[in-house]
Amino acid sequence: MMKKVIQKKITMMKKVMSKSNLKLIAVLERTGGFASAQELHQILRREGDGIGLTTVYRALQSLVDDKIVDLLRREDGEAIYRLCGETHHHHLVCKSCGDTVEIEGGAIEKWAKTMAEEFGYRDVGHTAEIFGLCSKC
Amino acid sequence: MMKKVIQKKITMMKKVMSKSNLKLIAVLERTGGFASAQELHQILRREGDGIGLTTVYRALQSLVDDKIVDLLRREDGEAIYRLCGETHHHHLVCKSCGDTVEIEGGAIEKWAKTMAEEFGYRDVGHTAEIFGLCSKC
DNA sequence: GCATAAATGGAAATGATTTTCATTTTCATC
DNA sequence: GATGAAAATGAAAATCATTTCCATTTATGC
Repeated sequence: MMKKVIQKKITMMKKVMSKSNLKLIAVLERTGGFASAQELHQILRREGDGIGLTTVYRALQSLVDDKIVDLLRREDGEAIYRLCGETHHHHLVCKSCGDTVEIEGGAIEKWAKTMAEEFGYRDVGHTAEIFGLCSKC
Repeated sequence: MMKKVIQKKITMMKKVMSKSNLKLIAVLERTGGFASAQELHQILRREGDGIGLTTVYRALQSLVDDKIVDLLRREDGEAIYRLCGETHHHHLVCKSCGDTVEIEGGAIEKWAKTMAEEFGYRDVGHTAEIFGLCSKC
């Protein structure tokens, strides 16, 4: 089932999504966590969808542009994608099993803002992730 | 001139560095900020050094392993390297000119620790960088 | 129906990074 | 100084994610 947020965004933008975009959203929703373009492509293929890798990349790109999915990087530099939640948040990721917890980063927002001001930087964004071993691993 | 920190580390480890490692440290020191392996290779070549790209990658890898250089990622996923400072710190990076400021992240350390505890994660590390436009850009 | 634009996918191109492997250098020991 | 093992080096090939090209298919307005 489609998240309300996403639904709202789709409506707001009055932009019809291509089939591929919708498929990608569906998979990302089903899987929950982060996944790379290659992985998403494999999942779809495994399910019998003949979608092309090119299309997967294109769809993900457009979803990122529309702020519908988050893009971040694995340690090896590979891009990984995830549906955006309602609010800006950060992640606590298990480096063994990949399990992810969404966490609040109020302290980070403040820190980023303060630092940017102090050094005269404008238009700032930030990344902050925590990696460790979850209780199961 | 070689930073004291680095000198100390080299001594502490009682490990002789290969020429390439030293060359890379020297360039990183001279350039100051972050640079990719490809860029570092070009710089060395431009200066008449016939060092091979493979060696550059190997040297950087070993310096990262020894905690002498930091490795992080540009937005496109390319790896960029920089000499580690004395203490654990974070960066404020200009997304236009690449200018970098080292900043303290006391708030971040605390945040990471709290979150890890709350969700039962052990052995955690974290990344936190701020990207924006510096005053010149 | 028809024309035009958008979407799609396969293959080739790109670009960073890693691997392979043969050669060279270093260095301790004779 | 000669020698042999281990470490360092680099060119070329292999890998792998990502992008580009381009021809084909599909959706849409008229």
